Amino acid sequence: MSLSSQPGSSLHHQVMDSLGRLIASPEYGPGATLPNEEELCERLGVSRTAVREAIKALSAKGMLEARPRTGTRVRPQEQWSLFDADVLGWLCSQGVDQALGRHLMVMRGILEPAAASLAARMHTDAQLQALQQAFAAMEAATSIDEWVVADLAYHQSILQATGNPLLISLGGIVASALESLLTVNAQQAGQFNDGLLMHGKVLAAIERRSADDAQLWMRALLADTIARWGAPA
Amino acid sequence: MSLSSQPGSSLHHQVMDSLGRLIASPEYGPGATLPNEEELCERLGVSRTAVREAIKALSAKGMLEARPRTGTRVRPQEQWSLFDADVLGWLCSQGVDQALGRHLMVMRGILEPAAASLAARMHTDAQLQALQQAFAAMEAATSIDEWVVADLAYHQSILQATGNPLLISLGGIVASALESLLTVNAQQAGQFNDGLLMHGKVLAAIERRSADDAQLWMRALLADTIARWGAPA
DNA sequence: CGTTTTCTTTTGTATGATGAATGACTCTAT
DNA sequence: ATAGAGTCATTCATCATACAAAAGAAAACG
Repeated sequence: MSLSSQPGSSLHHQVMDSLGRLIASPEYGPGATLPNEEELCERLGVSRTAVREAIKALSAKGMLEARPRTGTRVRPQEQWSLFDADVLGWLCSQGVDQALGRHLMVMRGILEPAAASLAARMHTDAQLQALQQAFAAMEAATSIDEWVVADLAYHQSILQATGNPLLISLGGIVASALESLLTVNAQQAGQFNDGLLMHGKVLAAIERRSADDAQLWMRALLADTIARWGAPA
Repeated sequence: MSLSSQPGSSLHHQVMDSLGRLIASPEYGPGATLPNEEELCERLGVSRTAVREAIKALSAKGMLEARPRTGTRVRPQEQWSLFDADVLGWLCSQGVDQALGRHLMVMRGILEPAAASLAARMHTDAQLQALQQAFAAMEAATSIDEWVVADLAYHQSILQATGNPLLISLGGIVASALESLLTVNAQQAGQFNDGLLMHGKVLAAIERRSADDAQLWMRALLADTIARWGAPA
């Protein structure tokens, strides 16, 4: 329980991050009660103000519930804002819960093919252009880092092309959470652009507004991705 | 900008609710800056502590960003935690943005058939039992209110049966947001259980673990739902 | 005119005091 | 001994105040 003191920025933000990470860790099961404010202040070496604001932020994310006399307790996970970037980050950062990765991949398998189908039907010229540009960046990638960045941009562009802000937000969160889980596993370089072919197929289908093809190729792409890191299905 | 003082509970929670509703309203576009803390205190008649904690909570939901000297400004909507129950509630509560309803329905159209398919494959005995019970409650419903409650429970049971906590959380949020939008539209009673047949079909498909049938019937069910309130597609 | 310095506004952090809620305890009466 | 009522202590909630730090704006300076 120490402040990560990095650049997160403000103090209460650092406290929130520390506590968030702590709460998401397996040692703090649901229903566990946090130390009282005074003790948290001592342990973290900050004022009650900072601790309090951090607790308010975590409460806003559904992770905590504070009551007088009873103390501040961890709420059951099903009530957390699981699709909050911070919450998902804390869950992913530590012990790579194998189950979480599987569940995320299932979500992606649901969302992205549907998004590709929608994008094929709904995209505007500008959105298509952005997608083509992202694909070009993938083709041009020479390092693993470049490829990861371009890959994220590609998938994000497809989401954008659906025109559905909910889908854009959600897909982006799921994808980046998965990305953060995968980079830990340090996949091999060298053949990193094997999937380029299928990315091109999806793009082509979207270009000709073929919703079904876009969906099918996206499914194939994801299946390939799963196969590439050990099929935890 | 007045406190709803009702039940929300704690003061900062009420302030958060007031500000959240305000920020979500169309008059506060992205980039707009809030009045400074002192003025907010005056207007709301509370101490700086309460205002600050409310702002911290809203920042945690991605809606605000506070900086010294610059003030506290509203972040662009795409950075909000759209799948937070509060945020979605604030968006739904006011001017029933027609677009939001459409986007939510699209999400539901993506999630629920996939959930039905998964549920057919993954459900346990206990989960199936809960689903059967929920269906029985729908059959027994005699008032519109009873039926809405039972319907929500039915769909929630299907989500539970997928065993995917992410899907459970997400589907639940989307469904309840839609429900809150629909109840405003006060759909007709009388024929409220026309959809019972299809609910039964989905259940039957899940019972015999037929993933494809479950998915197809769920699609039909949702199409019927859309048709019933004016097909905003 | 461009650069640097100073200033001023706004949020960030700390501290102390008081209020309110509520579980735990005690004390009584039966 | 037990049930109930009343008291108490602990913890969070709220308020008020003071000072620090950041960052744009304005002024001073070369």
